[in-house]
Amino acid sequence: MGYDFDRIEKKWQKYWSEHKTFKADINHDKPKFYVLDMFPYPSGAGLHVGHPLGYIASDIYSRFKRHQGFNVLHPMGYDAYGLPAEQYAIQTGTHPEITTEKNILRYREQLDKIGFSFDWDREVRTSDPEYYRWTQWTFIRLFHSWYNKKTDKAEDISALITHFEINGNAGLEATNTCEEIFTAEFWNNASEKEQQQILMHYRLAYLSETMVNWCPELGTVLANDEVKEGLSERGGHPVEKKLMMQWSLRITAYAQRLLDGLETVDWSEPIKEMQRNWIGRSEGASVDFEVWDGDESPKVLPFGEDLGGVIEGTGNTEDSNNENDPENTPGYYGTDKGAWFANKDYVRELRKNPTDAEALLWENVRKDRIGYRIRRQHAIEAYIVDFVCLSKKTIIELDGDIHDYQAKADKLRTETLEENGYSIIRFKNSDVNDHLEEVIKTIKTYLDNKIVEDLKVLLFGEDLGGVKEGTKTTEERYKGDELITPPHPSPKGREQIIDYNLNESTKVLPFGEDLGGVNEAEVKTTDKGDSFTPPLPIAIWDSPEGREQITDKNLNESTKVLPLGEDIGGVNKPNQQTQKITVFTTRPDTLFGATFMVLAPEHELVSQITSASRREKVEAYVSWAKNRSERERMTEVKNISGEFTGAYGVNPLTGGKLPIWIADYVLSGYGTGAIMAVPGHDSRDFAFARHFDLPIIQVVVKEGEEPTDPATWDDSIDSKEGVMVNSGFITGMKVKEAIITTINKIQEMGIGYGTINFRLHDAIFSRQRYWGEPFPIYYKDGMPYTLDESGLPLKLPQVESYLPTEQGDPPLAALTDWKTKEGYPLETNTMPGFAGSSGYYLRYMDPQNKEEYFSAEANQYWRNVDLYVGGDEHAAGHLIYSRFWNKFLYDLGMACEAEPFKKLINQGKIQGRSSFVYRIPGTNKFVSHNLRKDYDTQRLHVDIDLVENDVLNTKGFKAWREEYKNAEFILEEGKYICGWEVEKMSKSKHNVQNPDALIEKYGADTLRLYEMFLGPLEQDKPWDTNGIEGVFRFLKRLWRLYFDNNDQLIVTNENATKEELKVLHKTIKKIHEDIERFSFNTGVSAFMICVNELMELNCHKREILEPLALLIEPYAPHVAEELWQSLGHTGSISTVDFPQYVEKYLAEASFQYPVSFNGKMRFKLDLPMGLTIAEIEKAALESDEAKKWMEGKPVRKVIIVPNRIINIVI
RNA sequence: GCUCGAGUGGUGGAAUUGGUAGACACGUUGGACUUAAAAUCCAAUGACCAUUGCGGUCGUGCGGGUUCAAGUCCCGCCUCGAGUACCA
Repeated sequence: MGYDFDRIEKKWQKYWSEHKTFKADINHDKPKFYVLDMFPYPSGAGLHVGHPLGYIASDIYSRFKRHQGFNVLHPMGYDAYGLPAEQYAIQTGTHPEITTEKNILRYREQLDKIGFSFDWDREVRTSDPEYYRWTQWTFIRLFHSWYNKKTDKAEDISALITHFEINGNAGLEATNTCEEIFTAEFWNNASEKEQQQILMHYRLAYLSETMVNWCPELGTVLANDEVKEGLSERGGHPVEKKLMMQWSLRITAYAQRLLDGLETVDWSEPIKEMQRNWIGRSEGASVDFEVWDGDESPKVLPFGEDLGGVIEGTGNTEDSNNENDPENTPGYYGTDKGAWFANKDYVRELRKNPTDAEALLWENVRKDRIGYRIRRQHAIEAYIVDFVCLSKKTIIELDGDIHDYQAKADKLRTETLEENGYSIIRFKNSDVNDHLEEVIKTIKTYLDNKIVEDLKVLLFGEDLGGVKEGTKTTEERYKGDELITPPHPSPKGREQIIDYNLNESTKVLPFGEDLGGVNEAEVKTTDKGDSFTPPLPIAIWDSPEGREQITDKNLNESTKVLPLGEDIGGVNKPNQQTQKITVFTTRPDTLFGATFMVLAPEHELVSQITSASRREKVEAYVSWAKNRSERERMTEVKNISGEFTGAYGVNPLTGGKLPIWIADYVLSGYGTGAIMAVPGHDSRDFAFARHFDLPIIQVVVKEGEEPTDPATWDDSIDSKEGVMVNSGFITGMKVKEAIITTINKIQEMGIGYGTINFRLHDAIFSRQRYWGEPFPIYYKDGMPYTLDESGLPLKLPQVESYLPTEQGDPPLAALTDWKTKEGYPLETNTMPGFAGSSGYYLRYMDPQNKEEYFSAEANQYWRNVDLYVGGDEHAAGHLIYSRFWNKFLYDLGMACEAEPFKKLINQGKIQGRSSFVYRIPGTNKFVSHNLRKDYDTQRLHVDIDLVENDVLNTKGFKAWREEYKNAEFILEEGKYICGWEVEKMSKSKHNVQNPDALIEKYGADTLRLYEMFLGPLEQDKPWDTNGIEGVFRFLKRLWRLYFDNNDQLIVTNENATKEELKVLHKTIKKIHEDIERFSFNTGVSAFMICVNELMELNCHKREILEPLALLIEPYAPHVAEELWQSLGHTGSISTVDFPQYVEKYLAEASFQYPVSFNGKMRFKLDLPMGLTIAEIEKAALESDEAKKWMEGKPVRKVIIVPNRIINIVI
């Protein structure tokens, strides 16, 4: 009979099941160990050999830990919601639950056959109402939570409401999408619905209209990680971007913690790296660029350039190319042609020679440095003055030589300003440069002594000329549906001032200056100070997901969050007096190299800034871009496209005018959807600039090199490291220093701030599907409310059809009674696949608990997963979502560990090994692999079950398919040899290896050993059945150490020899080490070596074989149990102490030294242990072999590593 | 493009800290047992040269380097795989 695996395995599987051998209960006397497999989606195809690979590894580890005295939690369950069952339901009408149940039974049957030590009493299924009630429960908690950045954790929404009641949303640091600042008064007077709308911007589970991945084929929205290369992960269907009302989880609130947590877990570096990439943290700056308020202004003035000659940047646009056309050319700044011509030379001059004096002075007087608040480049009446102290009505002007010929104009200006109560003090540039301290002293003294009669302080937006522009526009803003359109192309009062002023002086701003005190914070203060309460609906602005601000001001994003059924209703964005474009850049140091700007076609400002003459083209481009599928956009990345809007931005540091383009290489979903283009140092910007003939400036050089002419470049210049050139106040600095300096500068200027941007988006949480968890949400007055927790679970109802309704709503929408008791409609979307899998490891700790998710006691005991095994396909999805889920529950005080999975092992994929036959086309003749070159053949996949060791079973092949019934074969040496190749395992390639067939032939223990023997666990490897015989042979040999050919136990009680003990303990040591480091393949080798050596020693001694049975139990549990019982033990072997390695048995009397000459091994020398180095050297040099190799040459050096090597250098 | 990983016999792979490259297994070849087959056991098996015997040369993707000594460390490439992709 011999090794009868079939009998043994069935016997022990039954025993384990009946005795609940692997049931784990809280036991405070034992240390816990939690081993978890990523639970499977039970597909209709059942398991193939790739699936159990990780389960076998984790099972070995679990069993090993039990032998070491740990209380091991090793559960298994099913991720039962999934698209395939629902697709099947749509096709056949079979309820997905039935399909799923059937598949689970099949999975269970297959799993049982492999002999896993799961505690099946803890099985969970995500589709079980008793399970998903806790998924729903968590969702309710998320809905009622917000993220407090001050405490850096999620908190109950009630605390937020209290804050609103007392302070409005001022002084709050919360992750949110609420753009508006509101007062307590406003909050307290708001209706419930209005309050709910506001709260929606703070909830961790929220409803919003966002750009989603819509898959028409699947009829549902998908999360980012469910889309691969523009196609759905399941099914490979095209995905498009669509604006839809969706539930999302505010996972972005946790971005930094998710990133930081990676440092505390023991995961493979590639997976951590993938998560880091997915979270995508980049440090940089948010910078505001004002929009140049003038139509059709063609001048591009990057730093250092002048206006002469060819008009740059718009070479491809006809209407700006003709300077001689009086209709076109002078229209630069809107209305006043004369002013432009009068000033243009002056402007050119100024741009060529920016003064440093102003910057220098500013450095010394800015903020309150001299005891007075000084502002610079401030708009006073129609003029921009260099510096002003508003409280003292004092203007400080700097005049270089350059100004001198402007004396007349300045005189006029002086008069105008003085009429308004201002006094002006003037300094020469040279005064500032040479006698700075004196200048400052003079200013201070002047201010100290000046008495201002009217102490009215001019707030920004006010001027002295009567009309309070800023306030007016604020009122207009909320007047109603209609905006009052001013006659001037620029709709905003403040910009008119700037505009006028530019006409007047067209001043080039020195470095570090801005165009006139645009200061967001002050504007807001003004609004608040007026205690002006805008009528509702207020505009609430959604920031792009993933955007994280260091400072809590500024949120100027595009997507509106609106409750269902609500419309935007003509609300206009507040604070638009200044049209500005905010960009995110990781390289603020290259600001001086920015020569144009690009907006995403979807950017909200596009329609507002586009000039009349460009409108048609721009609109055509926007609609073209909108109608492209994601996939098209991605595959056509190399094609450069874009359109000039006709508008210009102002470089805040150089004052240079940057043409604003739209192009789809700028993504609306990242950063602010707008960029400053630095073609000199960004390859995409470079390509774009070349394509549209836009200027390129070099601002970084490698240290020690000289700048070169960008016209000669083939690509942008790498600028990660180097020294700044052409960059004003940062010229000469190294990149790192320049970044910091620039951020400080723009922060001072109030036009930006250092910030961190995350690529991570909030997780879109609704699916327009039937087969998923229903949301515990109902709608009242169009706003979502959560069901009472006592009403959970909200069970998934039966439906007639699994298809969307005719209106395109989810299947649940077809139900007329999908309502609460009170008659409120319930949410008709369902939750996505990752909902149920995000917290299942916690439920396993206490799976039967009817009162709560899991008890505190269970959580305190089991804590988190010590070893998590699964595929790396979940790196960006499940592993992020469940970490988020856990951190949220951690914030609630429920989960006691901040990270759910301490150690993660990713098993590699098992690829298929396809076999091929070679047919002569048009015939039914098949040529053996090595003869195929002599024929013209076509390669066809053949079922791997018909092939053994690459030899085709020709009879089987003929029977395989009707068309091959009369196949003829051209054989080599009497055999038909098949070709082979490693491919993905798939039905169509006929290379799927089903474990059941192997278990039937060789048994589960062989399968377990062989899957491990195949290669390193974490590596991808092809499945090849050829080697399985060797493992099977090994088990049969093992058996024969214990039994003779007549099945008689031949184990003796004789004392083991030194040799035998050495073999055993060598193996104990090796197995122990290999399991600890998850090197299961070398473990199997060690067993083989052990058995081979014991065979050779003809050892049948209990002293050796009893520990050996224990040792192999984790790998081959069935045979181990059987041997253990045969040796006279009762009960399971599974918790018996693991054999201990005893070092003394490995002690050797001698060591065989490899002796090398100049590093090349030449011969071996057996020397006793314990010799001194000198003795070893002497013995080595005096040996006959050594003399032969030395050939009488002198020995230069001898290296001896005791018990390792002898190397003789000659 | 970027990030990560990997390249070792005919095949899967081993070499854990720089110290005998190719453990273990498959396959192949030869042999034993058998009427025969299966099963089992024994031997050989990196390539090349030599072979009467002793033996020798080369060899871990390629090219350099460090070292007494490199599959292992460093520099520069090549190829394959995975992830990600106009992410500013």
